[in-house]
Amino acid sequence: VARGAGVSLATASRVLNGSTHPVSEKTRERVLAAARELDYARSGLARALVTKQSRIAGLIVGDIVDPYFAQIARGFEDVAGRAGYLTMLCNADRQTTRELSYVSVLREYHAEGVVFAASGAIDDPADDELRALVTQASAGGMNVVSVAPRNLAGSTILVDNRAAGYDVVDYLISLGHRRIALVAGPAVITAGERLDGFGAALRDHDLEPIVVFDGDFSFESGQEAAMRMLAEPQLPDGVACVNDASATGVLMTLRQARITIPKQTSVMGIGDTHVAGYLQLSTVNLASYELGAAAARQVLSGQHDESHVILPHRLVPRSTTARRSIRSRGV
Amino acid sequence: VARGAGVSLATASRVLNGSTHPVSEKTRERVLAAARELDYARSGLARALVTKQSRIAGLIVGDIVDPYFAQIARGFEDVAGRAGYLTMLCNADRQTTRELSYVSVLREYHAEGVVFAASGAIDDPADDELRALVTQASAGGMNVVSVAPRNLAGSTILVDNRAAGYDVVDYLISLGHRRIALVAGPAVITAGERLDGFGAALRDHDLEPIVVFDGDFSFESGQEAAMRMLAEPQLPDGVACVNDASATGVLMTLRQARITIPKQTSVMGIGDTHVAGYLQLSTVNLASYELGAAAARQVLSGQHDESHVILPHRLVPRSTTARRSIRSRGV
DNA sequence: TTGTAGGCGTTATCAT
DNA sequence: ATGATAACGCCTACAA
Repeated sequence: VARGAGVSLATASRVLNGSTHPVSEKTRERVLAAARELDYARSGLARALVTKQSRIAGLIVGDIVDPYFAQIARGFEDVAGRAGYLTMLCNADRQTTRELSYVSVLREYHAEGVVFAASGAIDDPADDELRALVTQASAGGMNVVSVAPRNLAGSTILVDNRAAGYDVVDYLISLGHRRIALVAGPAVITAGERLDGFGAALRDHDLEPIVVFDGDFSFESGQEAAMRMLAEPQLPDGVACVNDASATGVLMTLRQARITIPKQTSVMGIGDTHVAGYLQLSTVNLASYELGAAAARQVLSGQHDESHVILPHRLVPRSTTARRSIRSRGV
Repeated sequence: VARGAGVSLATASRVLNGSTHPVSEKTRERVLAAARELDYARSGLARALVTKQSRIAGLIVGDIVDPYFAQIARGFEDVAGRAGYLTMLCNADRQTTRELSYVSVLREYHAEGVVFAASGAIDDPADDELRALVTQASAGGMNVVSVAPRNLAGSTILVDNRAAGYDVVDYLISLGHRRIALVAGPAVITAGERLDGFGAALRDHDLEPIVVFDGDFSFESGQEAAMRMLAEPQLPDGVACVNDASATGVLMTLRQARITIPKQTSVMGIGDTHVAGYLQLSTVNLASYELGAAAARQVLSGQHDESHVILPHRLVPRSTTARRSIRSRGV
């Protein structure tokens, strides 16, 4: 390329990249000029092929539209991008088979790392296959890190979902609430852990949930749960939801039914996504941005260790929770 | 690779990819077996190098956390991913210089296409430089498509932001509102166009905005605007915001100040992001998912045309707007 | 300081 | 039906 332009040859390589190899000012100038002339762009592909450093990293999320994943993605891309890495965005939609194919493609492109941001499904038949593939990929030099509970090779950077759940219900109880309803999530590990946490806090106070509604992390499932609550003769004192979106669903539909939150019942979510801030929803902050950023740092480090770190979470009390007062029961 | 394993040579290539070239069952078996043995993974990089088809596409957004961009990303990745393409996520944060470097990197990786999802800044000094680089990249075979107003080479897939703005205010007026306040956005083209639309609708009815507040697309800027409104002796009949987040800001702080929406004043946003649905915010749907999907199709098509298509938008009246009634003026 | 040569993993062309 | 061989664009010794 630049060889024909200038007069020198593959020495051009030395100047076009930061080689420590000595090169005279003159030739450097000539090469640079020629490169500009032909608007030369070096090929990351070819370079990757020979250096074994693709500077490509994959990020597999459930759904980038979910603010939780978006935050992780943002954190990840911020540090990866700054380091000159390209991040491959993959929406797996909670389907392990899709993750499977993404990992394959990532491997074809010699991605230096993959991070799994989505929680694993409970009792997933394809899980063994994924685990095998990931182990293989890992052995092949790919740095794999999970930022959600998965049974995969590689390091993990997690948040204590069970403790987060515990804190929610514990807080509700500390507010004087006793009749607590739970809104569950889909059949993925994180949702299960949060629900476990809810239950553990309840048990520690010799309580039981008055009811646990099905859910799937969606706003709509929150709405539905709220509908069910409204059909009962008596409202719960407080309702703990596995995530902010579903909490928003119950919050909005309860309000729509003229229930005063938090006066009549307290509502909490988990995640501290933007909406939570908008709605003044009490929740627990899960450091999702930091999860992504830390994952990127781990990938960039090149360390193939099996490290496991837990990032702190933090209860964020806002305006959808209040101390229990003497209040009218029932709708 | 598989050559040493089996006994044949680069004929292995023919079986490892869907070659039309005939190959006997026997050898095919042998190659496949050997490949499995060494858990062979073909190299997309090397393939890209020779075929000139990287199957890599770049998506440059402002901020993936913004639901508007997240939707676009989702649409894009859905179709690109299905077609076996890898999508490179780039957060430019409204900084043209960052877009610049992303385009460079994308070029290094022989990305087959780039899509610019973020609107261009008004009077951006780095714009010329970007335009030059993009033209160069385009000439170099990269398919560039913009899904927001930019002065770049390549095709565009847009939504009529001005019309969207027009529709908002027109709807407000049709509801009987006359004293209309506007919340502006940052110095980017889309925000300007939407504001223009607001103004045009007003003018068409011989009206003027009673006030236009500064803003930057953020929830906080909406809050601030609402604060200002509350400081005035009289509230507007309706307020039109350039996007949902800022509309949410005014909605929530007005409500917090015990203003009944939509009874006392109507509030509208633009975008129809998830929050809008949650809050029953009246807005206009911008088909952002489809924007991303269409962009991906354009990139995959390989067509290097300078096509320009406009996707339809749609007014979505919800519960933050109502016909003007005889109501108490002033706070 | 600069040039030569080999190879990274593929595909494509041409023989066999 | 299968085997050589030449690129693709780059890096890295090693030689000059």
